[in-house]
Amino acid sequence: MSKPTESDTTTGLDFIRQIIVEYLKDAPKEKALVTRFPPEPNGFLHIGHAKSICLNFGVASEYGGSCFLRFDDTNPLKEDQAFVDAIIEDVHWLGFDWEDRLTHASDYYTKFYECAVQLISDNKAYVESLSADEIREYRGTLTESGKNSPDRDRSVEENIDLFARMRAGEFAEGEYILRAKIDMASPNMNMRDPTLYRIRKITHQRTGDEWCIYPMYDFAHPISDALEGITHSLCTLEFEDHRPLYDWVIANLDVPAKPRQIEFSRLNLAYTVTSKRKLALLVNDGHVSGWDDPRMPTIAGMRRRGYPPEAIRDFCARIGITKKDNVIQMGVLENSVREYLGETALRVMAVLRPLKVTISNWPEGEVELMTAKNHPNDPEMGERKLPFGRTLYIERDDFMEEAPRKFFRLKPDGEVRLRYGYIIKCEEIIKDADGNVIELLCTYDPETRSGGAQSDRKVKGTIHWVSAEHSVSAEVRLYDRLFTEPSPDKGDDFLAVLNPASLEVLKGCQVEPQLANLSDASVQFERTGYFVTDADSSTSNGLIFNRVVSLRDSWAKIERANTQN
RNA sequence: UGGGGCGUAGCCAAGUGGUAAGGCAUCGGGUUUUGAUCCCGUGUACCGCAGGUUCGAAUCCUGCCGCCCCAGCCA
Repeated sequence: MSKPTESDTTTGLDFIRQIIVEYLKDAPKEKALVTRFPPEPNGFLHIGHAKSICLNFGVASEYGGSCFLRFDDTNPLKEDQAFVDAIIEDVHWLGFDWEDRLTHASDYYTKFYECAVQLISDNKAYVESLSADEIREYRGTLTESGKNSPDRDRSVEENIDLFARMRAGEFAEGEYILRAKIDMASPNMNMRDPTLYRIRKITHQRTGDEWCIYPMYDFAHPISDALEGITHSLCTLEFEDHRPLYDWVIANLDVPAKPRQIEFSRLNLAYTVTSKRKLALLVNDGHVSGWDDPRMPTIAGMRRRGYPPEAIRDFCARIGITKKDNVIQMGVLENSVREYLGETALRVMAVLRPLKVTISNWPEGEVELMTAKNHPNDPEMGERKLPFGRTLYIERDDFMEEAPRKFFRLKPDGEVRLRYGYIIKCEEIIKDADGNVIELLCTYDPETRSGGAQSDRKVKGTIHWVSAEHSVSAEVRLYDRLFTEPSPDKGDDFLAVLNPASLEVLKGCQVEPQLANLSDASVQFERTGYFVTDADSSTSNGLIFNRVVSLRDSWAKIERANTQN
């Protein structure tokens, strides 16, 4: 994060912060910055919204300003209180506070109505009776200008009357709309007498049946901004063409402020989609378990997946703010997650694909307690005791009967260090009738107890383990990218490139005992990755973990190189 | 044959006329009882292309090329 207020330079800041610094240069007190994050409650927030939230709330706090959380609820057809609740939870969880600045566009419905009447009175808006199809025809095309509607010259008195009757519910949906009178020949389609109000005989989630006419975004948004004293109205690039209309509304109305709209490019994440429509389709068609499925790029999904809010904020700070089209690689997000969790997550041991190991020279029934650090680089996080016995589980991948060069784990007649335990040697392999390895018979070297006399005896590898007698069984869910293509939006059917292997469920995993009662914080399964207990985890379902993200794995690279040669 | 934007290394991104920051990724190496972390090192970026102005241009001018957005009574 930058530390701008006392700096008189704009070097290194993104272009929006540069504009703000310039704006604040003289009389910063009088011109105090005000921003807003204006979601429409028609779906869950996703990583792209996180970028906007971090920008709007971030910039406000950096420059001593304030930020509104405003629900842009102008279309009751698509909106729902459940989404409002989810959005509030998500923004809060991300770490931002709007104090008393939680508003709704619907708070201003009366004001919008008065503004519309003002425009009509000023002969700058008129009631249209053409059908939607006719309006489309009259609008012209990208290359041909439109033509004026026959209703454009309706008298002010008649417009006033008609609009009042629209509001009174005298007409059916689609019978009339209110349009701004601007310029049907404008090369900017948004200026060809845009719709200001339409009739919708639907109950609104907040205003009930008080209204049957609802304002369009282009009308409601600039007025809402002005009423809240927004100084910088930050939005994404697709609204750039709307700015002349935004300015027109402000200029032609008697409103208390003149906000400035600035556009930046929206976030695209590789191998995922960030469009509420498409995310809703994934949910509604059952391709995922819900808006909070851990594979979803929604804030709720990432929360359930175990991404810490700090990591998401760090990610948003790293990707920057520009007007360029961009596709951010997943690795950047994962790096932010690993970086935060690497410092903060408790280390524990868990075996995902258990292979039984019997220590043949270990006394039957004897249990020793080994001391393990909760974090290798942070002594303040303390230690814990791990039971070690005759029968253990190790990771199936940590044994290879025919090991390639540079395989530093267990192999026939080979030695390996058990993390925080003893060095063991593989003496015998037990197989089932099909030739699958089902158990290893090993011996341990009593001198090599972790912390003991010969504990610094070097062996190539160290692997994790759990005591079979003490470990707890768990389900582990491994996640992969939801799509197989870097840009699922590119083709004509994004559902066709869904990754069929985006979820892998592992049952019968064996985890160290203390994991049975874990908080909701993510932990590191040593050598495997970061994990968090899933919401499905309960006494009846048993223990369930989500893999947040794997650890970086340079062995995987070596393996890949080996198989390619 | 309309309008609005954008083009700096694989992906992001500084740079605002003085001779190309940083991050992620990659590839080497060191430390390590996590093949993790950490630490070092690693890039010929024709600064979209072509001209021009200038002692000097990624930065200014001109022309081209490429990509994105706009014809909802969605936001």
